[in-house]
Parts: sequence; structure tokens; C-alpha cells
Amino acid sequence: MTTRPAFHGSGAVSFSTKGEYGVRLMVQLGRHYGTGPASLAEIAAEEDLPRAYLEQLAMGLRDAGLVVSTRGAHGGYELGRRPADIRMSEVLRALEGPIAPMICASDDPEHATMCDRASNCTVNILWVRVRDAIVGALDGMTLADLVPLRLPPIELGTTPTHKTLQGAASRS
Amino acid sequence: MTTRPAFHGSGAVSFSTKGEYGVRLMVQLGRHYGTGPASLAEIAAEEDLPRAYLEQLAMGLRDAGLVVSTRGAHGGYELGRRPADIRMSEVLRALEGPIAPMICASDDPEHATMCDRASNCTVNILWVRVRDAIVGALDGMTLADLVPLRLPPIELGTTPTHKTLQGAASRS
DNA sequence: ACTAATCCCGACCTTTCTGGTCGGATATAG
DNA sequence: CTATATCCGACCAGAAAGGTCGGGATTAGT
Repeated sequence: MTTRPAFHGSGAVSFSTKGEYGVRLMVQLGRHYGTGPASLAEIAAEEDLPRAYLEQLAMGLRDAGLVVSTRGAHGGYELGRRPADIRMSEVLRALEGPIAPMICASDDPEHATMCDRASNCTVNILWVRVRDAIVGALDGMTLADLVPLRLPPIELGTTPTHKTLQGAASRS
Repeated sequence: MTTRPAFHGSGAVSFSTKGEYGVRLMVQLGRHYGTGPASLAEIAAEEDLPRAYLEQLAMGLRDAGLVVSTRGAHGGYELGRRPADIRMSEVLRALEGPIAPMICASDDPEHATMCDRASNCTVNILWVRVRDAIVGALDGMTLADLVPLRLPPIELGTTPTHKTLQGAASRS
């Protein structure tokens, strides 16, 4: 692996690698769905991610009930439910914690009350709307939407740059 | 000021204090709109924020053309346009950079191409949708939506502890 | 001319978080 | 008994967050 510089977000409202890698992990588990447990070593190779780090993420996903683990030889992880029944909002929450663009707008209610300014803060509404937008987008997608492999672009006859909705190839 | 622990986000997709303080700064400028420049010292007091830090944010906002500065005594900052003409997406971009939940889904196109996996990545669509949701929410609000003071709840009838308008006015 | 208020701006500093690694314990199939 | 897994806490280096500091340039009053 040799630690690539971990670039990702670098702007506003970015997810961390936990979110990125964790989603990729889930997608791979989605592809292996129905074929028994897949080991982290396997997935780490497929996605070119550090295996030891994936362990941390997998445990969070397990605690959230999204994946089920089997220990011992030929063990590994598999999805706890059908891909279509796993909303991406659940996945991201399990990986990164409550969705909260600002402390005063967390979807964990217990968390949100920590803002003392809340009662006389006109700005709060902005963060709440952003949060709702994010949660909405995340609720609107399931793992099943991400699992399909994109096939390498097939040159159909002469059809100029025919971008099928399923564009390209093999990686997550 | 004595540095409060800077708590804010602590979950997924959070804005930094740059975003939080910067928006509060803009809101105050919105309230002073039309009355000439307001100094940072003034606003720092009103919002109980570190003045020196606000300077950094103000310069970003100035470079983006959102505020105009006047130097020297009785100088300060004022909005570059009417509050209703300032979209919150512009404000946040000026403060925090391009909106990019993931490197492969930045609104700065030049930025987004840095992801080598982009062409064969089915996950990309998730981040793009999240980004569009955020940008949509941010585009849908202007500074004018945040400027109005919320009046403290007025007890009709028995009104004893009459908190005047000025009382609650000091914090955003 | 002087002074006070202000923005301008780079340098610096401390603490927290990120993005991991490591080593061992435990469980299980063959 | 061994190879392969998960489990899980400890550790760690580097980056980013969240500021502070000090001085320079500008301008309004006097």
C-alpha cells in the first residue's frame, strides 16, 4: 500500500477516508452477496486498501448490524441484509457518526442540544436544511444502487461516444 | 475569549469553524447593512468571537467580492451587495473552498479530476448526489433569510419579564 | 503633525484528529 | 496442530484545525 497521501476532501463538508473506504468495503461485500463470508484480506486486495485499517471499519459496521462476521478459517464478513435493504445513510452513520454539518444540527438529538446558542440563533436553520438535504440524498440510495459493475465501454458499431448509463469497469 | 474547545462538527460531513464563524460574521454585516462599514472589533464583541481570527475570514470574503473593506479610522467591512443577492453557497465556498464531500465530487471541476478512479468507480454517483443536495440547499438560501432577528418569545397577556429586542440582539 | 482606529498579512504555535500500524488473543476448518 | 480468520487495544507520525502575535499601511479626527 505504501500510504498514499490520503487526499480526498480538502474542501468543505468532506467525508473522511472512513466513509470512503467503508463504502467501498460495503460495495465489495454487496458483490459477494450470497456466496458466504469474504475475508478482509480478499477485499483489501480487490480495493487496494490497507487490511488492518479495514478491520476498524468492519467492526463499526458489525456493531451497527450492517454486516455479520464469522471467525476462524474461511471466515470473513457478509452483509446482514439484502443490498437493497441497506440505506447509505445507515452505512455512513455507522462509519462516521451522526450526520451533523454543525453541532447544532446533528441528527442525533442528544448531540444537537449541546449548542447553547440554539434558542436565539437564526443561522441554525441553514445547517438544518443542509443536514436534511444530505440525509435525504443518503436515504435515497441503497447499496444495491452502487453494487452493479460498470462494464468496460463497448464500441457499438459507429455510435459516437455512446455513454450507456452503465459506463466503465471493474473497481468499486 | 479564552478559547472554548471548538466543538462544532464531531460527526460526518461537518463544516469547520471557518464556516460557522464566517456565516455569523456575514449575518452581522447583514444587520448593519446600509449603515456604513462595521469594524471587526465591533462584530467580534457582538458575536463573542476572537477578533484576530475573524480577520482571516474577512479577507477570504473580501477576495471573493462578498464584502468590501475600508481602511483607516472608522473603517471596517460592509456587504458588497444586498443580502438577498448573496447566496449562502457563495459564502461557504469563499470560506471553506469548493464543496466536495469527496475528492471525486468537487464543484471545482479542475479539482475533481484528481481522482484517478473516477472513470471506473460506481461509488462516485453517491458523492455527486450528496454534493448536489448540499449545493442545492445552500443555493436556496440567501443572507437575507438569516438576517432577521428572532424575537424572544413574548408572553402575551401576563407579560412580566419583558426581554427587550435589544436584549437578545447581540448574538447572531 | 500626531494619534487613535482600523485593515492587512505573514509567521508562529498548540492541540486535536486522521490515517493508519503492530502485536497478540481468540476462534474455527481441515 | 496448523493455517487462516476475526477481534481489539495500544501506539504513533503527520496534517490540519483553530487560533495568537506583532508589525506595517491607511485614514479620520484634532
